[in-house]
Parts: sequence; structure tokens; C-alpha cells
Amino acid sequence: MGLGTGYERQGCFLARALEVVGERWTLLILRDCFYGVRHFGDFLAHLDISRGVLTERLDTLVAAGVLERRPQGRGVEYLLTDAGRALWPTIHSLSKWGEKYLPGHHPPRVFSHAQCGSDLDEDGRCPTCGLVPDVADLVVRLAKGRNATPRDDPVAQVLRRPHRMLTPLP
Amino acid sequence: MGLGTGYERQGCFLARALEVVGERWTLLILRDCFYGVRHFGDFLAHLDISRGVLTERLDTLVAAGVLERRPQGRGVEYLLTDAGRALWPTIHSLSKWGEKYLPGHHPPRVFSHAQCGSDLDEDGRCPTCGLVPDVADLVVRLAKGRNATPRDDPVAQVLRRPHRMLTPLP
DNA sequence: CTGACTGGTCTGGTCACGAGACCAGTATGA
DNA sequence: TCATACTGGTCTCGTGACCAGACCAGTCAG
Repeated sequence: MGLGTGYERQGCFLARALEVVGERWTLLILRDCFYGVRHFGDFLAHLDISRGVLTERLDTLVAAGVLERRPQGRGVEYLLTDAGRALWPTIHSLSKWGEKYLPGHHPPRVFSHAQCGSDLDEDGRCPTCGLVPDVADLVVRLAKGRNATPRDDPVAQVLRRPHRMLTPLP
Repeated sequence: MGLGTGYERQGCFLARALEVVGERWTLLILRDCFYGVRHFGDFLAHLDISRGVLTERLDTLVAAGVLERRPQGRGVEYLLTDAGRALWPTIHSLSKWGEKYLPGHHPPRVFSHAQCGSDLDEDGRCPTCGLVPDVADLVVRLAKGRNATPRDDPVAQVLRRPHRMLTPLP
């Protein structure tokens, strides 16, 4: 769909935001970016997304200034820009909403403040420091519990152990 | 798509949430619910959405426990449940993100705390009270500025003046 | 030079969406 | 009492997005 997904006449910034970030897969791609995924092939393996759609979404996100595309070594890196990082509160609150109100057959991921080790509360605040830490200062880990059908790609494997957000992954 | 939008293997509550709330139009429907829209016909007039899709989205939201469907007088009312209201932080933060990082040719909507009259900050907090007010205690208004192509349905007309969130609209 | 790896493009079938015609139940008014 | 309008839908058909998988081009290692 690219830009102008049919929400033009809404005259509303929620609609504008959804033109960039509201398409199928986009928020999951960004979630992976926060986890530290940077390469085309890793997105492909971790999300069950088709190549064509992944290409299109990455292009849209780069065009919108949410990701930066940077050739590197053998390959290409996609990195969150400041605008991209600013989406963290949205992603976190939607995740927490799902955890609270929707049934799921898998353990949630927990975010903790790297400096003091406390788990964040529902609003993303560190209960010890009282502040909302920067995403780069968070560690994700999987809560205890059995996942019925765990994935087995390289990204999923790294994410079984605690991992510092935004640091390169596999 | 209904439930099971193809994100099943993600084992992640963000994906679960997106199965309910991540399809085209859904968040805009919910935005309208927060504004106080309750009737099929008003959603239809305010969003440029097709009848079939609107029907399907409302059904999905009711099935997921986000909206409640209640026959009333002549017609039917769709009301936010507690789970539905809990989506406000997500919608607000995404809106604010769009306002800050995306170009738009229209004035933003501003939310203020009804009790003390202060405009909310970026995190949805009332700078005077220091707390995050309940959505029901907010008033929306349109910031000053010209909208290039304003809408002219009944809902849009009411929303030109300040309006208490969640109170019935047209 | 060859083979493997990465980041793609292209294609063909399927499924979701948009527009608009149609319809059923309930009030309302003459 | 019957015609009319209003509300909340359903149905159909054409178009476009998505998925799976084949294919491809550039680059680096051996």
C-alpha cells in the first residue's frame, strides 16, 4: 500500500501513524528491531513473512524515517532511527495489553532495567528508580513457563536467554 | 481474518494483540469509540469504511471482549468494555508519535484533564495533578489551525467543539 | 573459478477489501 | 392500517494485497 493507505480523509495523526506502522507485519518487524534484529535474513527466519512483503515493509519504514538502511560488511543492516525508537512506548503498551486481556499459551517476555535489575511495571516505569528507562537500558527475558510450540530459528534461540535490547542479535 | 491472522507461531503477546486490533481500520474504530461514537451508521459516516468490513471488525472486537454490543431504542450500541478502555494508552501514544514524527496538513487534537483544565503531556500525564487521568475524565478539542479538507459528517461536526471523551456523540 | 551466502525480484494462485445493490425488522405518521 | 423511513446489516463482484516458492545478482572465501 505504501503511503496513503486509504486513511487520507481522516485528518488525524493516528491515521497518519497507521499509514506507516499499521500494516500487517510492520509492528512485529519493529519489535524485532528493538530486540536487535538487523538483517533481512533474520527477519525472514524469525517472522513467517514472505520475502516480497518484508522488502516492501522495510522500504516503507526507511522512507518514513523509522529505520535506516546501511550496507555493512557482507550484507545490509536495518537500524532504528530516533523516530523508530520513539515507538517503543506504543509497542510496549500494546504488548502489555495483550498479556493482560487476551488468552495465550506461552510465557510473556519481561523487561527489566539493566542498571538496577528491577522489572518494569505496566506503564514501562522502573519501580525502583521511578523513571521510564530508555529502551537501550532494558533487558528482555522470557518468563518461566512452557511454550507449546517454540520456534527454532537463530533469533528465537538467542532470545531464550536474557538479552540487552537494541544490541545486535544472532 | 477473524482470530488467527497468521501470527500464531510468534508466541508473543504483541502478535496476539495484533490479531485482535492490528487489522486495517480497527484502531480507528476504537478511536471513534473513545470519542463517543456508538452506532453502526455513525462509524460508517465518519470512517470511509465499507459496510462489510465494518461489520466484521465490530464482530471481531465484540468476540474478543473489547466492545459490548447492546440493542437499544431503535438500533444497537457498541460500547467499550474495560478491556477496550485499557487500549487508550496505546492509541494515545501512537497518535502522539504521529504528531511528532510525521508531517500532516491538519491541526492535532489536544486532550485535557476535565477536572483541572490542563493539557496532557506526551505520556498522557496531567502536568498539574501529576497523574494519568482516566479516559472518561478527558476532554478532546481541535487545536487551532486550518484543516485543508475537513470532513462533514455529523460526528466530525460535533468534534469541532470540545467534547468529553466516552460521552455519546451525535 | 566455484560455491555459498545475502538481499533481494518475479510470478501465479488465493484471500481480503471497496463499492454498491439489496434486505429485514421496527418506528413513525397519515 | 398501510406506506415510509431508518437502522443495521448481508451479498456480489471486481480489484488489489499477500503468500509460497522459484529465480537472480553481487560479493566474498577457498
